[in-house]
Amino acid sequence: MEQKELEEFSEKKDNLMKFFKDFLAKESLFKNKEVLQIKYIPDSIIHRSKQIENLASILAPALRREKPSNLFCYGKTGSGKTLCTIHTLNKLQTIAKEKQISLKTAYLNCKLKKIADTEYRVVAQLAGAIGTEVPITGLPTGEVYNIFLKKLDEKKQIIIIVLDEIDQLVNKIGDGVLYTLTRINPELKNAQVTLVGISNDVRFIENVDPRVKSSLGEEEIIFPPYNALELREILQSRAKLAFREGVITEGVLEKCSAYAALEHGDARRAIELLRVAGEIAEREHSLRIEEKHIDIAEAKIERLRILEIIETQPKQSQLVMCAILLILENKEGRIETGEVFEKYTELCKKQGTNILTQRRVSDLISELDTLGLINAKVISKGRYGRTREIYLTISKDILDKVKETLKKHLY
DNA sequence: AGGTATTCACATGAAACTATTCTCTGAGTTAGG
DNA sequence: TAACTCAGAGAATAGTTTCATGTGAATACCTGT
Repeated sequence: MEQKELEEFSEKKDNLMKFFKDFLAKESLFKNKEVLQIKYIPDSIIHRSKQIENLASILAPALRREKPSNLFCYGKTGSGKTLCTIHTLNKLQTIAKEKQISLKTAYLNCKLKKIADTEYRVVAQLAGAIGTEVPITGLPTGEVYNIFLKKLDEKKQIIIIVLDEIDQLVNKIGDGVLYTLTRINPELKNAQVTLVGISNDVRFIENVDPRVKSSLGEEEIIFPPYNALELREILQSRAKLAFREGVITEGVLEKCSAYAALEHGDARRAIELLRVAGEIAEREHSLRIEEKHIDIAEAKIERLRILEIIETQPKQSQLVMCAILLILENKEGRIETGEVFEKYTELCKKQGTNILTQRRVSDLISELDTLGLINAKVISKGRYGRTREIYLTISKDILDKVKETLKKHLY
C-alpha cells in the first residue's frame, strides 16, 4: 500500500521537496497507525471474551505440564480466530516463562504459498519454529520428520502447534500431514504436542479422515461473525488509539461497521476501511475523517482488490475475461458460454496463443465467478439448451481501469 | 387438453496426458585436519 | 575424511485434453376425448 502511494506522489516531482516539507510540518491525523494494521494484536479483545476464556481453559493444562486437548476453531474471515488464538498463546507463553515451564508454540499459516503449502514445507516450518533449521530442499520428507521428532523429543516439554487456514492445507495436499501430526504423541517419550486448527470453512472438518476428525476435534470453538454493533465498538476502541482526538466525525464508525457487517461481519475489512479512509482524508488535507471518505475508501479497496485479482490471474483466464468484456462492449445484458468461447478463440488466434478447449474455458468461467469478477449462473433455456448466463459484477467506473490492466498484461 | 418424448447447448465428471516444479540421490568439490 | 554443492533422475503437481455422461425445460409429438 505505502509503495503505491509513494509512486503516486512521485509523479509530481517538481514540487516534491515542498510536499515533503509540508508533510512534516502538518500534523498527522494518525496518532498510531500501527493499531490499524492487520497484524496488530490489541491488549484487550472485546466481544470475544467467551472464546478467549474457552481457549484459555482448554490450553491451561499446559501450565501443569499436562497435554492440552487438541483444538479446532472455526469462523468466517475477520471473526477474530487468529487474533484470539495468538493473543491467548502469548499470554500463556508469558506465564509459562515466569514459572519456568518449557512450553513452545509454533504458528503456521498454511495459506502462504511457497512457505507452508506442501507436506515437506509444513514440517520444515514446524522444525524451524522449534529451533532447528532445515534446508529448504534436498532432504527426503521422512528425514525432515525425523529431525523434527528428534528435536521435539529432546526434552520434556509441551508444544502447541497452530495451523491457521488449515482447510487450505487439506484442500491442497490432503489430510495425510494432519494424520501424522495427530498421531505424533505416542512416538514421543518426553515432549507432548497439541494441535490447534483454525479454519474458515465450517464444513471442512466433515470431509476429513474420521480418525483425524475425532482427534483434532477434541475441543471446538466457534467464532460467530460480529454484528454491526460489535464491529462499531471494536472500531471505536481501535480508533481511539489510532487517531488523534476529534478526527473522527459523527457517523463514520457507524458507516464503516455497516459496510463490514454486510460482508458477514468481517472485522478485518472494517479496520482496513477505516485506515484507508484515514489515509485518504489525510491526503486531502482534511482535518477530520468524514463519511464521504469511507465511501471513497470502500471504492478504492474494491478497485484494488479487483485489479489485483485480474493481474494475478493466469494468461488464459485473463483472455477469457477479456473476451467477456469485449462482448459486453457491443452488447448489453447477458451473454452465454458459447459466445465467450467464440470470442476467446478469436482473441487467441489474434494473439497467437494456443486455444484451450471449451471444457476448460467453461471451468475458467466458473472460476471467474468464484473470484467475484463476473456472475455466471447455470440456466436452462429448454429446447435451446443449457448454458451459463454471464454478466459483470464490476461497477462501470472501474471498467476502464480493468481493461487497461488487461491490455497491459496481454501484450 | 394433457401427457410423454425429444432435443439443444452446454454442464459436470473422470481419467489420461503433459509440462513444470519438487524431491532425492550420488558423484564431484571443497576445506579442514 | 567429513561437509557441502550441484546435476540429473524420478516423483509430485498443476493445468489441460479427451471421452463420457448428465441436465432442465421449451418444444414436438402423441393419445384419447
